[in-house]
This record gives sequence, C-alpha cells and structure tokens, in this order.
Amino acid sequence: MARPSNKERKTSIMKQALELFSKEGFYSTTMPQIAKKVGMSVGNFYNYFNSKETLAKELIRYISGILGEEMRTINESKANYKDKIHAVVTMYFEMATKRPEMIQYFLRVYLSNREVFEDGCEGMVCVSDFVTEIMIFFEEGVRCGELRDQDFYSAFGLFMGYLGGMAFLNGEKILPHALKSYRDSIAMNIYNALRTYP
Amino acid sequence: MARPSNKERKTSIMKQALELFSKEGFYSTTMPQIAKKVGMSVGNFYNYFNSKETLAKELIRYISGILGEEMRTINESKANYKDKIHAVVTMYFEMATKRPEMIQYFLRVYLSNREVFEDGCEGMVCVSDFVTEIMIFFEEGVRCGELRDQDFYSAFGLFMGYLGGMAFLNGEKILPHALKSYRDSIAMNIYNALRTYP
Amino acid sequence: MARPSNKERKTSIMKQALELFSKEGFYSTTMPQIAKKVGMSVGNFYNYFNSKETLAKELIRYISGILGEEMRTINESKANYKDKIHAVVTMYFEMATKRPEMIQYFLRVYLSNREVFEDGCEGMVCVSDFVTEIMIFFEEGVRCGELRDQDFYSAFGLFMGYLGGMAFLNGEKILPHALKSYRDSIAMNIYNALRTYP
Amino acid sequence: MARPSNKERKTSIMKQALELFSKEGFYSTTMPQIAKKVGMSVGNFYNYFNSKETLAKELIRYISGILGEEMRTINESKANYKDKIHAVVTMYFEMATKRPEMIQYFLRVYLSNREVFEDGCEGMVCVSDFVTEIMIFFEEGVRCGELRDQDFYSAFGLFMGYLGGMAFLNGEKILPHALKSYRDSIAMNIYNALRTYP
DNA sequence: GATGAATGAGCTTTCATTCAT
DNA sequence: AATGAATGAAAGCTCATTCAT
Repeated sequence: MARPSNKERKTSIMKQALELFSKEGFYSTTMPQIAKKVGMSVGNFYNYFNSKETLAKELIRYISGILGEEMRTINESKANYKDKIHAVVTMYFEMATKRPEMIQYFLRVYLSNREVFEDGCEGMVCVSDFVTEIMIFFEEGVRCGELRDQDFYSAFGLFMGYLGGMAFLNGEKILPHALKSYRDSIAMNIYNALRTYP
Repeated sequence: MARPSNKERKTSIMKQALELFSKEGFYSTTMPQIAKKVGMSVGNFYNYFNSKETLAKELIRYISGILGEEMRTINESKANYKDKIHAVVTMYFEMATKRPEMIQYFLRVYLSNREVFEDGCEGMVCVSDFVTEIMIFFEEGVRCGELRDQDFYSAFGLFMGYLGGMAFLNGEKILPHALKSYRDSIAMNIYNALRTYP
Repeated sequence: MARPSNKERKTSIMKQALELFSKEGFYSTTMPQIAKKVGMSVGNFYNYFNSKETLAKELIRYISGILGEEMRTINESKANYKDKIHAVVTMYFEMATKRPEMIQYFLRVYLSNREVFEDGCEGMVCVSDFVTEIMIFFEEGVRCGELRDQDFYSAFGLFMGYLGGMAFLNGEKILPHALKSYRDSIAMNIYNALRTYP
Repeated sequence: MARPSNKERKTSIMKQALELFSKEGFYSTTMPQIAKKVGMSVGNFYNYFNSKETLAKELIRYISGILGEEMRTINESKANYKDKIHAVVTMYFEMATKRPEMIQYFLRVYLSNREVFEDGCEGMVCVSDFVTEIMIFFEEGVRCGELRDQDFYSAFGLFMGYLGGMAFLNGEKILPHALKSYRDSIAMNIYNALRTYP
C-alpha cells in the first residue's frame, strides 16, 4: 500500500487537530491528544509543523480560504441582494451544520485566543481571504443601490456577529430548533437591516 | 480601622480577577497573579472560592446580574421600541467602553472556554438574569405591536451577536472609529430588522 | 524542628547543584536530578530560581566570590612575591582538593558552556570578584618591582591556565601523584616565568 | 565523475562536524544539522559512524594526530630549546588562528564533556599521538641539559594550560590584542619557567 | 482567617537513533 | 549506499491546589 505523501499527512493532521481544537479549545487540546488522533508520534508531528501555534495559524488561513471561496461563488452570482443575503445565510448555516468544526474553530479558537495569533496573524491578515469577499459583497450591493451606504464595520459586525452568534447557540445546543429553520427569518432580518428604503 | 468583611473580600477578589481574566484570558491568568493583585496569599484565596473554575462561574453570574439590571431599567421605561433599542445599544456600548472587562469577560472567557462552565452553567443558567430581561424586552415589544413576532433566538442572536461582534472588533482595535460613533446606525439596523412593517 | 529558611534552602540547592553540575556537566544534569538530590519537588525548585540557567549564573558568582576572598587575603599579606605566588598555588590546590566541585564547575561548566552565560555574564562580569583580585595581585607585584611588567592577560593566562590545567588533570585522575606534591615546582615555575631578572 | 569513496565521505563528515561541534558545542549540535552540512541524510550518517559519540571520539584522535605531527616536526628540528619553545607557541597560536576549530574542539568538546569520552578515551588514550610528542619534547630537553628536570605533568600542565587558556581567552574575544602579539612574551615566560639556571 | 513553600502531574518541545523503502 | 519519516523517552518548566504553621 502506498505511503501517504507529505502533503496528505499534513492535511490529515490539520483535519484531526481542527476537530479537537474546535471541540476542546486551544489550551485544552494537548499535543499527545492530537498525535494520538492522527495516529502518529508526538515527535513526528514536529516534522510537519514547527509548533502548536504554527498549526493553529495554518488552520485559520485554511478555513478563511474555504469560506472565502464560498463567498466568492455568491459574489459572482447574478441574483439580487435579497437572494444573495439568503444565499450567504444558507451557506453559513450549512457550514455550521455539516462542518461545524470550521465555524467553531473560528469562534472558539481564532476569536477567543488572540495571543496565539499575535505574531503573523495581526489584525485580519490570516482571514483576509474571507473578509475581502465580504467587503466586495457590501461594496457591490451599495454600488448597485440595493444596500444602504453605511460604514463597512457596521454591516460586517451585523453579518458576522449575527451568524456567529447563531452558530454558537447551535453548537451549545441552546437553540430549540434546527439551525436551518432559522434561515429565512434571519435572512429577512439582515436584509431589512441593510436594504435601502425608498 | 475595620477589617474587611468576608463579603468585601470576595468582591475584591472578583473585581481584580475580572480584570485579569478579561485581559489575559482564563488559562493565561494564574492563581498567584490573582492573589498578588488582590493583595492576599494564594492559600487564603481558597478560603473564599473553592477553585479557579468556581470563581469564573461566580463572575459570569455577577456580570449577568449587572447587565440584567441595566436591561430592567430599560424595560421599565415608557419609550417606544425605536428608542428602547437605541437605549440598549447605548447601554451596551457604554459598558464596553467604560467597563470593558465585563463585556470582554463575557466574550473572551464565558463564550470561549465552554469547558470551564460545563458543570453548573449548562445552557444559560448562569446568564439567566440577563437573558430573562432580554426575553421580556422582546415579548413586550411584540405584545405592543412594535416588533415583529418571531422566534426569540432569532432576535436574541441578532442583538447579542451584533453588539458582541462590535465590542470584539473594538477590543481588537480593528474598528477605524470610536465605538459610540457606530451607535446610531447600528440601532437603526437592529430596529429595521426587528420592527413590524405595515 | 525549625523549618529551613528561604536562604538556607537556596544555599542547599546551590550546594547540591554545584556537585552535580561539576561532576556531570551542565547539560547532563537534569532538573529532576537536582530536585531529588536536594530532597524537594521539581516545581518547588522554581520558587527559588527562575531557571536552570539562572542557577548556573548564581553559582559562578558565588564561586568567584569565594575565590576572590581567598585572593584578597593573599593580596593583603606582607610577603614577597615568591611567597605570594606559592600561597596562591597552595590555596588553589587546596580548593581543588577539598572543594573540587568549585574548581571543576569553573572549568567544566563556566568555561565550557559559554552560551549558558551569554546573557548577564558577558565577558567576565560574573567572575569579576575573582579576576579583580588577580589584577591587583599582578599590578602590585609589578609596582614593587618583583614581577616583570607585561600584558595582564599574558600573566593571567599563565596563572589560570596552568593551575586550571593541573586541576583538570587531577580531576581526571591522570596525575600519577597527589596534586599538592606538584605545588612547589609549579610555584617555582610560575615565579621564574613572571619575576624580574636583574 | 567518480563517486566519493567511503573514506572521503568519512573525512567529509568529520570536517563538517568538527566545525559545528567546535562552534556550537557537543550537545547543541544536532544530527540533522551535521547531516545537512555534509549534504547527506541522517540515516546514511549511521552507515559511517555508529553514533554521535563515536564521531566525537574519532575527531579527537584525528586532531591529536595532526597536532602530534606538528610537534614531531619541531622535535626533529635542530634548534635550541629557547627557539623550540618559541616554535611550539607559534605553531599552537597559528593553529588557534587558522584552524580554530581544532583547538576549540579540544577545549570546548574534549575537555568539557568528559562523559562523552568516558568509554574508549579513558585517561589520554585518544590524545596519545600528541601527548607522546610533548613527552619526547621534554625528555629530550632535559637530556640535553637545556630544561630543568621536573615531573612531566608539572611541565605539561604549564604548556597546555597556558596555551589553552590563551586560546580560550582569544576565542571568547576577551583578549584586547591579537593572539600572535602575545607570542614572544609567552614563549619567554615558558622558557623562563622550564629552563635550567646555572 | 492567613501564609507561601511544597507538590506532582502535566505541558510543549527536542533529538539520537531506527528502519521500511 | 542512501533516504527521511517515524519513534518515544526525556528534557525544562508551569501551575492549580494543599497544608503545616
């Protein structure tokens, strides 16, 4: 049987670590835990990543890339902004449901342990793939007259805070219904908040 | 001079610990650090709290109580909901500016280190003071016809996610302007999202 | 029975560590080894010293102080330089015999692992107590006409290299006779090397 | 092009390792570092040397051989002992200047990490090439009446300790002047120490 | 109530050496 | 002869908690 390539091994580590980090948090996840889950020795882990922190940073870049791509697809579609907002909510909730570790990592590791990302991920440099697409989303919406012209962060905070908050409540099993059942009303709320009024 | 009472001592510990936890995070704050800041021995600390976790749990209840009181004041006012929402945003941003440790603790400790609050703070039991007032806020708004009737969590997530997100961006110094300059547009966004339309 | 004071505990650690370091070397001596020898836990060690390196640096200062005091006594004596040189050799060899860990530490740890002493012990700052007395020794000898006027390091290297070399050979059990049996001839060699000739 | 022979490969390893060991010390030099510098895999290294320690031992024998040869040339010359001593000092200081890794290895690795050389290099068996020539040097000097008859180690310690000490001070950049500027006065000191007096 | 020295399990990381290829 | 991923024991150090005083 073929030995897994260097790249496959890295990917495998990232996958397993992502699950642990997102579930247990950065500090409560230990190196032996990660190594065991990947099925390798602790020592060997360090042939692939220089440190626990390096791994954490690669992970957030990886996630940002995937979310960014999803946003780009939406940005490139021809729909009106009511539908586009609905598409974003749908995409985000599907992520949070099917690959919850991504969203949870974002919330529980990246946003929560800032000190880990201090060197090399200052400001938003490690999530720029994603944030850039969000920026394009708003600018385009304002340009074509469907969204009210307002400070970017005011809109960004609404989107990300709202969706993140719902994903959090879902992850904590606080929501009484399935996440996707909130989709339509949340998309409407966001649209009402951001749309232009005649 | 009177010796500080047991209760005063506890309050003093909580105040100092809150500052440390909110700034450094739960795991990066050590017991000796807390003891030193309070001006007491580590050993004596354990006469007031059974563990670091116990302290963390008491803190979130304490904060929930204070935020709950602020919400109650707003709930008891006679204003219309456009103004009430504005009042909530104002209150929250003032908290985040004048007593940032409270909001930061909520975001950086309570929301981020779920494992710490697993036993004894399941679901929302340790933040019920606050959440209950938010519930009253919405129910009353719906009852009097000013807010659209929708699932509580759908509205709750908007409020808390949005405001929390802005406080986070502010704390991370990512916002280009002062937090309070976003107040009006954010209040408007929230109102537009939740109001009834004729 | 009285509990040992903080200072006594530090001294005890230094004594035991000195023995280990001088016998095994800096890197081959482990923290658990030191702790065990002192009869304390590893963790408790760090209540007394910030790190293994800190301990190493305090040790060389301590040794330099003791050797410096011995040299000062000789410097303050009224003898001629032939006798003074003899006194230095005697003192050094007695040290190397009765408290070999001091001389061995100097040779095997301080001189050999320069990287450990890089920060805080640059050049000779941690052995200045001793080196200063050696300087005084030579300067005074030259001033009163008994020693030839030459570059300090040329004389210093002779003294320290020679005596250190003999202590090393003794420690390695390479010398066929007891160290002190070499005393007179070595003192004579040094005197002949440094004295003035009419 | 011819593949490098087994012997050439060994020599290449020794050369590169010597540089690393002498600069970084035995423990701070890692096997991957050596392998990389040689341009071979770590695994292949072990086809040439059984262990890091084996390599270290072969190195000291190699150095002893080279220094021994230099001493033999001096031993075979016809000069008087004042000049011969001068020649030894000159040779040693040139070594220390032009091939510092040899002298530094001797001082920083061989003399400092005795535990590494415990098995197989007891006493002076791995430096016998060199020590033997030094012995011949003294015995011949005594035989022809130019050097005082004294215990070998008393003379040996003077020579090696003095020269080694100066090389050390030079390596540590403690000497205010270039090493060779000390040559004449040091040669004179040694000669005065060892010569016969009428 | 008050102290802080003491504990010891646990952390991340390192590294000489091995071995399937 | 050559590779380098893999091993795993051991390193230095941290820290919540305890307990004799």
